[in-house]
Amino acid sequence: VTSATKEHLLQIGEVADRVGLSLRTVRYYEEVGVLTPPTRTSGGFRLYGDDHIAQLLTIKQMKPLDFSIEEMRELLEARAALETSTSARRRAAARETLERFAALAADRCTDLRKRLRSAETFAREISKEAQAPD
Amino acid sequence: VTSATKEHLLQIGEVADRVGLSLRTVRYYEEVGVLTPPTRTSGGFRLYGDDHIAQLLTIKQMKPLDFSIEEMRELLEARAALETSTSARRRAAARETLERFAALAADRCTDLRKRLRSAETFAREISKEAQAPD
DNA sequence: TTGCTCCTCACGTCACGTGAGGTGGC
DNA sequence: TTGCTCCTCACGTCACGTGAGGTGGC
Repeated sequence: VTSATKEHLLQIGEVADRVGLSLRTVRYYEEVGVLTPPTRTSGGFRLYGDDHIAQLLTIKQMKPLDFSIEEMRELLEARAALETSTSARRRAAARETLERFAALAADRCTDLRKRLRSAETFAREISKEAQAPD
Repeated sequence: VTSATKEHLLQIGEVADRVGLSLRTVRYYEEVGVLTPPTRTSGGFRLYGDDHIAQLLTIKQMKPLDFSIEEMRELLEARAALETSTSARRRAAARETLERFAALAADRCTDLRKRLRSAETFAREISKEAQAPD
């Protein structure tokens, strides 16, 4: 899928370290189809390239927004389509998907802000309660 | 455990409605011991009082902070001890627990702020990408 | 050959969701 | 008696964690 230019390939341990995920998590993302399968050594060791790292970083960015695996897959697919597809129709569709996700992300931000306010209130309440004389 | 003054008791459906949780979730909280078991009708229907509602509201407040069930149980226990126990030692211990949770809650707030910033960045990036001409 | 890294099952976990099949109570 | 609400299993789900037992590659 990628260019044949020799890029330095990484084993799963290096990759996991670099993006801050567990080995299991990296394998899981491949298993559910959100991370494109890496090449393998003849012995079966996974070898990842720069595009895999990029995918994983995107996934990691989406996690704090509570996006599901299915949603991550959709976004990564749209992004890949924008990078590689030459069909105008496909590119337009991909753009639309990205727009949809931008809106969704904005909604999640609103949710997070609400959560934060509620959390701050809770923290204050508990602190007061601990210090109340009674 | 509570006073014998006649309080208007509620069935689980009313309770779930009022606090915004599912029936299953309310039963689950009882099952894992974070919600004190309600009284029952002779036919087995659960009847909840005001203290149950208060507990559930506290639980609901803790959820956006990603507290585990175990942590919720601990905080509710400390809070109950502060309300009912007359032992000075127990009250002091309960206060300490609450202090600990106040600090924990503050940490979670910091995490949420970080998440929010990361989320905002992501939303901006996606929006830009969708509009980029290329 | 010794380590260290990797491999694939496969079962466990947390916080519930979702029926199935059956009863209570106004 | 009819509905509507409730009951208890019990299996499913999502995103992984956690061994078990076995091999690759410098």
